[in-house]
Amino acid sequence: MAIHLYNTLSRKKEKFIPLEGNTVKMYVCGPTVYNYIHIGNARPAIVFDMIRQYLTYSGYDVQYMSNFTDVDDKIIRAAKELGEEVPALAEKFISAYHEDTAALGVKKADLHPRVMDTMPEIITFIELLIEKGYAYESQGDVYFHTRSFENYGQLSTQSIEDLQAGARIETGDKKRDPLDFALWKAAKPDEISWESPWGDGRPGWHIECSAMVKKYLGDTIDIHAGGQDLSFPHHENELAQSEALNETKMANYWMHNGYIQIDNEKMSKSLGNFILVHDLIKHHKPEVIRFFILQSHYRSPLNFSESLLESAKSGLDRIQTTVRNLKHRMKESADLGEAKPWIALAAEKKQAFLNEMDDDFNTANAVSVLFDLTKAANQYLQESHSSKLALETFISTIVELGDILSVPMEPEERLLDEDIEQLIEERTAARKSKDFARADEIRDQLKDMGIILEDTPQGIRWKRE
RNA sequence: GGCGGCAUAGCCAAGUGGUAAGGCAGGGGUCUGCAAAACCCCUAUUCCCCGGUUCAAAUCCGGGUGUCGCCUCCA
Repeated sequence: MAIHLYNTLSRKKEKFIPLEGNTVKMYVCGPTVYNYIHIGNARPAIVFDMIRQYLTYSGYDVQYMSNFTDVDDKIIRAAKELGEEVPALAEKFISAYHEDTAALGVKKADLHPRVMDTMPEIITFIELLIEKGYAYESQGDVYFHTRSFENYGQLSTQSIEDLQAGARIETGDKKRDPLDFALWKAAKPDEISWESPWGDGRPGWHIECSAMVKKYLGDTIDIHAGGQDLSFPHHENELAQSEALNETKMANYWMHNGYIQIDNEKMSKSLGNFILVHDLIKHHKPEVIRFFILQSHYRSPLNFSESLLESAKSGLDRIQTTVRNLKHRMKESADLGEAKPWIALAAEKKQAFLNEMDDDFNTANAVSVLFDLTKAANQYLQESHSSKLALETFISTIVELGDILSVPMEPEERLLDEDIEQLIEERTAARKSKDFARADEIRDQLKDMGIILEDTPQGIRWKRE
C-alpha cells in the first residue's frame, strides 16, 4: 500500500508521489524563539518528526528543514525586558528547543536555517517581487499587494472579498489595501536592523520561509507543514509570495496538525494557558508525552490534562511490561512448542501497523495494533511452554514498531545492587520454608526502595517503579 | 459577518455505505501462600437532533443544535 496523506490544499487524502524519485523535500515552520516551547509547540515537532521518520523508514530520502524565527517583534520585546541582546536571547532558546525536542524523541532537522543568516536572500526575494509588480515600498516598509496575486486565498478557501470583509482596520496605514502584508519593516529607533535598498529594517514574518525554501530546497518542494493556525495568514502569504516570484507551485502537499487544547480551549502563549515542555518533563517521562500525542490522529484537536497523560502512561507501561515479561521468559525458555503461528501473527500485525501508517499517518490506529500485538504476546506467556524464537519475534516486532514512532518499548535495564540481590535471595529462602511473614516483609521493604517483585512459575521477576 | 474543524461508552479515541477497533477507569472470575503481572467475561442495539437517499447509513444528502478555531502575534 502506498502512502496517502491529507492535503490541505485539495481538502482530500491524496496518494503521495514525490517530485523527484525517492527524494522528499519537506519544510516545517519552526518556532519563534523567545521562550521555552509549550506542548502545543511540541505537537508539530513530534508529529512531523514522526512523518519524516516514517517516510525514511519507507525508503524515501528525506531532506527535512525547519526554521528558527530569531528576529521579530516578540523577541525584540522580550530582549528589551530582560536587558539582553536579541541574538543572545534567540541563541538561548534555540538551544532550549533542541534540548526539549530531543527529549521528546525528535531528531534534528537536516537544516535549521535562521532569519539572521538568510538576510541577503530575503532582500533579493523582496527586490524581485517589487520588480515584478507584486510589492511596493511605502515609507521604508515594503508590502506585498495581495490583489495582484490572482490565486490569493486558495489555501484557506476564502475569496479575497470575504477576507477583506473580516479584515480589521488599522490606523495610520501605510498599506494600499488592508489585506496587504509586510515583507520588510522599517527599523524603529534603537532596534536591531539590517541595511536594505529601502533603508534599515528587518523582514516581515512570512518572507523568511519563502526565502529559505527557495535557497535550500528550491522553487517547489514536496511537503510544507505546520500548525493549523498557520494556514492563514502565514502559509497563504508564503504561498502567494513564492508562487508570484517563482511562477510555479510552492509545495505539492500542505499538511497541518490540529492544536492542543486545555479545557477545550486552544493552548497558546497569548492566552497564557500553556504548559512548558521544560517543566512537564521534570515530572513526566518524555516518552509518555510523545506516546500521548501519537495516540490521537495528528489532525484532530487534542485535549491535554494531567489525568489524560496518566492514562497514556498506564497504556505505555502495559506494553513495556509485556516486553519485560517476554525477556524474563527468554532466560528460562527452551525451544519448546511451535513458533510458526506466532511468527506469522507478529508479521501480520506489523503489516497492519504499516497499513495504518500509510493511511495519512494514522498513529492512533497504529498504536491500537501495537496493543493487539501486546495482548497476543501476553496470551502466549500464559502457556506453560514457550519457544525462544516466538518470544524473540514478539520482542523484536514490538520494539521495531515502537521505534517507528520513536517510543522506546524496551524498559531500561539497570542491574540490581548486591544488597538488593541478597534480600531477594533471603525472601526466596523464606518462601521455601513457608515463612510468609518474613517474605512479605522483605517484599514491602523492597517496594519502599522502588523495586517491585513478582513471583512467576519461571522464578522471581522484578521491576523498578 | 465570512471561512474551517469537531460532536462516537464514565474518560480518551479510531472508524467515509455492510451491521460499533483500541486504550484508561470500573465490575466479576482464573492464576497466586498472599500479592503483582497477565488471561477470560461483562460495561454504546447505538454513533448531537430532525428529515431524506439506499436492500443496507456513525459513515452520503438537506436542515438544525452545540463547541472549538481562523479572519490580529500564535504550532
